[in-house]
Amino acid sequence: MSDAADDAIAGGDQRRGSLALTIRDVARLAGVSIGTASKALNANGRLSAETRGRVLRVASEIGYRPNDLAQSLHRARSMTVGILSNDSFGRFAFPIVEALERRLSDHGIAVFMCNATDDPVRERRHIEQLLGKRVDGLVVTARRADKREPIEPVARGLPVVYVYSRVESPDALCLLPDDKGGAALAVTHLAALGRKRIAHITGPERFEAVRLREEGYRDALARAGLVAEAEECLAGDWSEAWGREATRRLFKRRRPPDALFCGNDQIARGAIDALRDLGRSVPAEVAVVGFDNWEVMAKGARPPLTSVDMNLDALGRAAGECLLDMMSGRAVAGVRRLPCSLVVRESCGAHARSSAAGELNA
Amino acid sequence: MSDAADDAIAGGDQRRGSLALTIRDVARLAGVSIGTASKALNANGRLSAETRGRVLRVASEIGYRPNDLAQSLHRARSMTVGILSNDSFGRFAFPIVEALERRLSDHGIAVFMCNATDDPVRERRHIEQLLGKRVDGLVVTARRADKREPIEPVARGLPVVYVYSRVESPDALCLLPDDKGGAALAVTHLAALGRKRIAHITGPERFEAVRLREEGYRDALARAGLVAEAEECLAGDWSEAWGREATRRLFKRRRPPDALFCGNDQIARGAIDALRDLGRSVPAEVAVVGFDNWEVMAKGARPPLTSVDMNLDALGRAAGECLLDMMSGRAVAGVRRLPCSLVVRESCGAHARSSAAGELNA
DNA sequence: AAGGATTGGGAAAAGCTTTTCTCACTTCGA
DNA sequence: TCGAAGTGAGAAAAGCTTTTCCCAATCCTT
Repeated sequence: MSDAADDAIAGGDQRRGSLALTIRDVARLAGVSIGTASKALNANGRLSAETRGRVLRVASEIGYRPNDLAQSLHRARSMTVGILSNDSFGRFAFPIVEALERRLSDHGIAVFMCNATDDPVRERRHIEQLLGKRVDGLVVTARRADKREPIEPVARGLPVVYVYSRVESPDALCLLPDDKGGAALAVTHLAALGRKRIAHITGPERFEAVRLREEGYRDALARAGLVAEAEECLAGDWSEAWGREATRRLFKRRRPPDALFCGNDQIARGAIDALRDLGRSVPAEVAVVGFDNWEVMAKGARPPLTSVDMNLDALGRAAGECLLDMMSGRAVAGVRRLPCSLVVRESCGAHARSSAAGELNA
Repeated sequence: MSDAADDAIAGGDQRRGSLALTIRDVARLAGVSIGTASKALNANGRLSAETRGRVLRVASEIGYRPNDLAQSLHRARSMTVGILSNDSFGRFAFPIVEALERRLSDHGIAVFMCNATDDPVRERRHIEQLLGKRVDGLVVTARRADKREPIEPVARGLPVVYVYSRVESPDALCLLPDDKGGAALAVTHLAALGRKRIAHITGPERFEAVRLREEGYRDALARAGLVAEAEECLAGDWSEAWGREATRRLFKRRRPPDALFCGNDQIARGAIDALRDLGRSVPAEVAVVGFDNWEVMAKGARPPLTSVDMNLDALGRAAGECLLDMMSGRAVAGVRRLPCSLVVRESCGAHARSSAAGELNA
């Protein structure tokens, strides 16, 4: 640090307890007024090159950094947004939030993280706090949305994006993965590989995602001309145990399936384990496809699991994009479903030509 | 909303584009000066009960909320902290961050989330941004700390807590799980159950955690008098595949182990799968204990996996506590290691009396 | 009833920037 | 050489709170 910096700290307004340097310090050290210093720093007004240079030099020497609080107060834009989650930012919310944060931080926007964990009181408190901090926008994400939560009664005019979460209000913007399309992708792929009897093992029916994936499954079967002989759908919970159980059940029947499309990767893993126990080889006898493309799960399976990827990061990026749009005044609303992809590994029996990059887009 | 609120919005300073109500609005509607309104809202000065009541009533009617930006500017305390992560807030950072956020939000402190993903440029930018926002503190968390990152050259006097991450500087505060103790906990437990030949399958040696857990393993063996006959330590990577591979290797030998202590839950899962393939029953013939207590992994295993829990939420809470301490002026420094617990399930062969709540503390 | 004490409320500054307006000084042309 | 045009920099207000200081009015005491 230079002498100037020491001066700025030692001399001058010693009384001010704050350790942060202000534009006053810059101005004083550069021998100009505060307004002039501001203009120099913001490349704004009409200044001589010499003055501008001097101010900038001083500023960088003492490591001056403008106080965002004051700037925000002045501009009535805080350059912050809040993210409200219930998932405890778990496996699903997180990739979204991460992509979102990245997108926004590229625009100089910082992100407040708030975790309400399904406690309405905490949620309310968080919203109050965010409003107090004058956030420029709000993102709401939820756990694997079972039932849609009511829209927040937030201040009018505040941009809100719901991502991986759904509300009824027609003027709200909801960003969701295309569960139906993702399921169809998987089933169509299996059918194209010659599988005839494709069963579906999935999670609790109360999840909208479960219902949509089931729809996609049925549609794709119909389109492949497989309905009559194949349709078979078992709903349970999201666990490996259920995957094993359901598989055992299916293979007790007279005509067991030659492919399993599972509602998530844990179920798929359970299914693969059960098939191994039953002496059925995967993928030769039975092909298996999962959902979520949860890497540790999918890659750890034997054989590695083909799975539908919800492209959560794309969802997060899109949320960021929409929020930026709304913040700059454009109105966006409605429900948007973003495409899933299929990540092909070995469990489905496709010749994994490019096993690493083998992605089919919806 | 009441008439007063409509007045506040429709009448008065219409020119001001901002939609947020200010203390001016409250004052005007209550027929008092701004200062008086402030005093009423903060229960501060000497006011008649009647005036105070009137101001409060108006404020609540129009839904007034003080502008934290202005408050922060005035108080020179922003009531915000930044969390910097490299883990992409993955599986490890997240429980910590969540507990931390909860702890701090109870004190009215909001949390900026910044993800640097090991990019030093992004990290620097984030720090700059946080300093601009005048955060009152900083928390740094890292991925499963392989090598310790250098300390940040942050503004002097800004409280910083490193959690699940380690730096060399002696006046830094680092909060870490007690890997060594956790490992000892597992091994001691196995020894107490009568296992004699306990092998250790673990991750890459470059991780400090790997070295510490190995130390704990050796110490516990020594304390149990098992050194000569048992010591066996295989380092590989953190995957299920490695768990399977290492297990196969161990069971090709003349005298295979009767227990496996694994460096994480994925390795443990691989080990269990390999044992099943080899026809060795778990836990009857071989006991298995993992590390991390990653619920989906541990509960999905067959049998459910006994595992060491790093109590990441306690770590997060402690980080919050320390940060609050530092923010209120107390100096804290040094490396603190918080105890792990052992979560007993079935894979270790303990009579799982209370299988759900069976926790041994370090 | 008059002086002092108390009470209730207002005015203003401070906290840090940005921006607009104004002013003094230079330069150029006539 | 004088007036006009132009250039560079400062003063001040605004943005929203909080807090200190002060003043006017009321009350009590003697």
